[in-house]
Amino acid sequence: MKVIPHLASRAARGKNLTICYGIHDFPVGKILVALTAEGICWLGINCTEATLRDNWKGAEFVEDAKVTARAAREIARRWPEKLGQLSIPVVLYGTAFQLKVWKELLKIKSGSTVTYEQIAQKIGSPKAVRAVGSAVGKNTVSIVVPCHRVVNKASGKVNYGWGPAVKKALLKAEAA
DNA sequence: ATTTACCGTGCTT
DNA sequence: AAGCACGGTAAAT
Repeated sequence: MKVIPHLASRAARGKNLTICYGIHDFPVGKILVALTAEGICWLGINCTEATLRDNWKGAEFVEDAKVTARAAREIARRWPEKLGQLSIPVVLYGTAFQLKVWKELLKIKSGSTVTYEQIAQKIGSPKAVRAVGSAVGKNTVSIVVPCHRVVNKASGKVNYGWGPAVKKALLKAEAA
């Protein structure tokens, strides 16, 4: 899977971007898929257009489910085992810290989980566990960048931007 | 059982 | 430009 990183703050990332989006069915809910000219930049679960717009301030939006259907179908077909073989590039806009964290998430295999603490150690900021938590929560391409595979060390607590139930469903479906 | 410390980000003032 | 709230975990009170 090709990854195209861009250094950008949340406030600046929509500038001069045209985003094409559509909503499609997925096993754990409806997914809102958004594409730039480079590749997929956003995937939200049961996500509204308002949330998309809020996350890409300054961008121009075009709804076209015909265009996004190809991407959505490929993701559904490859998930979870073969997501790494996605033909569509993954476009990441974030700060240096967020990009480090998100790239680390890409290394987590389907069926396994890691803790926020382990990510913090892997990126060389062992004390930045909370910062990792917020960076994971700001992941823009859910499912493809598997932020749902990061769990609390003390099992039992489940936190997820699209709702704990969705996270549980994703992990259950991926479990070996 | 509550409080404290650690880090990065984004929102509000 | 400064302040505040989040988010995960361990350690001290």
